[in-house]
Amino acid sequence: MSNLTKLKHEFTKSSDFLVALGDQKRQAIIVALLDPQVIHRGLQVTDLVDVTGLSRPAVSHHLKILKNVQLVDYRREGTKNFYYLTHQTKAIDQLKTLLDHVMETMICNQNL
Amino acid sequence: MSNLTKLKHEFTKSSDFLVALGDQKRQAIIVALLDPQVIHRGLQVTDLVDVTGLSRPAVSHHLKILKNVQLVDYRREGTKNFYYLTHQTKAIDQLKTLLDHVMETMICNQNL
DNA sequence: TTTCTTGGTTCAATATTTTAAACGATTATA
DNA sequence: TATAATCGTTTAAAATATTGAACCAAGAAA
Repeated sequence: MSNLTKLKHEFTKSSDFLVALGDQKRQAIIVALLDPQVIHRGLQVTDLVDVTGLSRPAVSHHLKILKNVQLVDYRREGTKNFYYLTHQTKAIDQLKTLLDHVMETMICNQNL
Repeated sequence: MSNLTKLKHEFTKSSDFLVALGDQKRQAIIVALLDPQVIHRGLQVTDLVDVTGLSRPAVSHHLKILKNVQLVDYRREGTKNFYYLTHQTKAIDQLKTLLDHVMETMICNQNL
């Protein structure tokens, strides 16, 4: 398989993740969850509603997208769902690899 | 300025770039331009129309988005516009920095 | 049990993005 | 000078994403 074909696959694999990260509302959710004060116990949906100023269904929707790319997960406590960032950095690593490959290809062929 | 505030700014700065990279049609354009055969002279809009199967206005639209995030630029030759990937890796570096900071924050606070 | 809190889902409305048709401008070619 | 090729833009349509209202379910509290 050619390098270019591999790159194409890497792009496709990172596509959902890129889209998930690009949205500013979701970025706000991620940043809220990155807070050292909350990074372990996570935040409830209602907390995120307060932080982001979005409606609950909107927050719920964005959380689902973030969960699909395995950036967040949640833990149930009674009626409350605590959302937290997964420590799984696979998607991030994948994206970093892609960026490295793109740069490599760009720079490798720069002076041919 | 707190780390979290910095992260928020980095997210915002990379937002357009993330969105630009997330779209599969634009990914196809980028991959086509990454081909060692064309990475120097670039490709005309009509070539990209053939490669992607999109209409010319659609290609033109996506090229504008890619140009806005300074991932591509073009060179005029007569009536032809040759689009090529800029060798400017600023946006990529910025995104990599952001990803590193996110991972750092995630992992640093992991065992508190 | 009844009531309240929490939060997911559905569905319709809204907003945004993407697309193509039509047009115009520029340059090359006949 | 015509004619053809290349490409950007505008505008309206189509597709997609986002949102909120309304509803339902599960668990906690009274």
